[in-house]
Amino acid sequence: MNRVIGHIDLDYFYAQIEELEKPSLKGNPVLVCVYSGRTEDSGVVSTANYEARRFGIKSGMPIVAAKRKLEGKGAIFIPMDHEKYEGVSEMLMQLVRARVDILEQSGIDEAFFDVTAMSGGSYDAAELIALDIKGAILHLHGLTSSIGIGPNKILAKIASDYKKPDGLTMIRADGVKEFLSGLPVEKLYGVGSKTAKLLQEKGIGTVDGLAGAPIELLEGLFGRKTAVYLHNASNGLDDEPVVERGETTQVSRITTLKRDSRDAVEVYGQLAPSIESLWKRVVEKKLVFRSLSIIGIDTALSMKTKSKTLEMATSDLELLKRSARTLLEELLTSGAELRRVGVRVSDLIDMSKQSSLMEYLQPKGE
DNA sequence: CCCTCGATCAC
DNA sequence: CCTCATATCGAGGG
Repeated sequence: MNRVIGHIDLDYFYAQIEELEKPSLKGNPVLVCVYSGRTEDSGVVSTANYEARRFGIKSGMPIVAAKRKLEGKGAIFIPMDHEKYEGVSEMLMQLVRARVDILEQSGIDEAFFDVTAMSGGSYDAAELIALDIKGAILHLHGLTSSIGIGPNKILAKIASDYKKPDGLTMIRADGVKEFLSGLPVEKLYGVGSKTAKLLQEKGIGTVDGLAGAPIELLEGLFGRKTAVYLHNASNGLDDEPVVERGETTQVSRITTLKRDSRDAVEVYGQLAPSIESLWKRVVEKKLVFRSLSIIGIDTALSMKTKSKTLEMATSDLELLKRSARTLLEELLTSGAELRRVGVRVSDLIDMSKQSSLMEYLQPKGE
């Protein structure tokens, strides 16, 4: 049977939650911000409501730049409260999960879903399911969302972005060609600014152009896998299944230094709380890790990493601290002056799911 | 096959 | 003036 796939996106999620909690905010520009703590207003805008977007506010914009644009407009700046949004997200995802065949959460505020079985392959039936989901989110929780429905994940994702906020866009099998024609390549999931620039240099700016490009050309630019992906995607083809997300495979924390530094003592001092926070998360989720990395972002904003894999998986805090310290020193020997520093653990094993000690000791011994 | 590292994407 | 976190790919060395 032909698949019927959806993508749901909660509208201006963080800012909408703040409006819900405090209705007096509505009608004003509302900006949820990540404050880096380096100076009073250093940091960026995470999410802005549509009143703010009307004045040209975008995600990722420096807070100071946003303030300049919004002077005298009654704008409200709110620091991000990730735990609060996480809680709301969990409730909403459960609501959606109960109304679809398979749900694949792909971010705090978005998810793919498969309704092939439930709709019997009918787009009309799928449209009713989408309306029900939107209605439930609105009437039970007071939030608007946008949904796209199409024959695969790529088209569903483009569709959900097509009309926002509070949109519902259907791309039926016979409408795929028309929908894709003329779209800029950046609209395709997986095509960001770097990829778009490389394509542009080859004279490819639209999905149609990409669809007609020789696959060898793409392979030379991006490698085999990405080339095949881009070729298929631009032709409206995508077989990626919707799958419920498994366990997380890495945990990281990153922070901005009070001032740029290349001094190991100073940098480690400011990294330590991130290490503690990451460790808490790892223990809370009953995980052990086998690899760890130090992440540095230098004053030119380019990223450097150092990592190592341990003999045995562990969740030992002292070992984590010692190893992080060593990796940090290695990273700093390059002489780079850092602006931000972070830590990451990966190769995670979920200890709560290990049925026996032997399974943990011999994870490859199937 | 394993490990490390950088690049890219997108949240 | 430039946050934070996760996942994936590919190259290169062993």
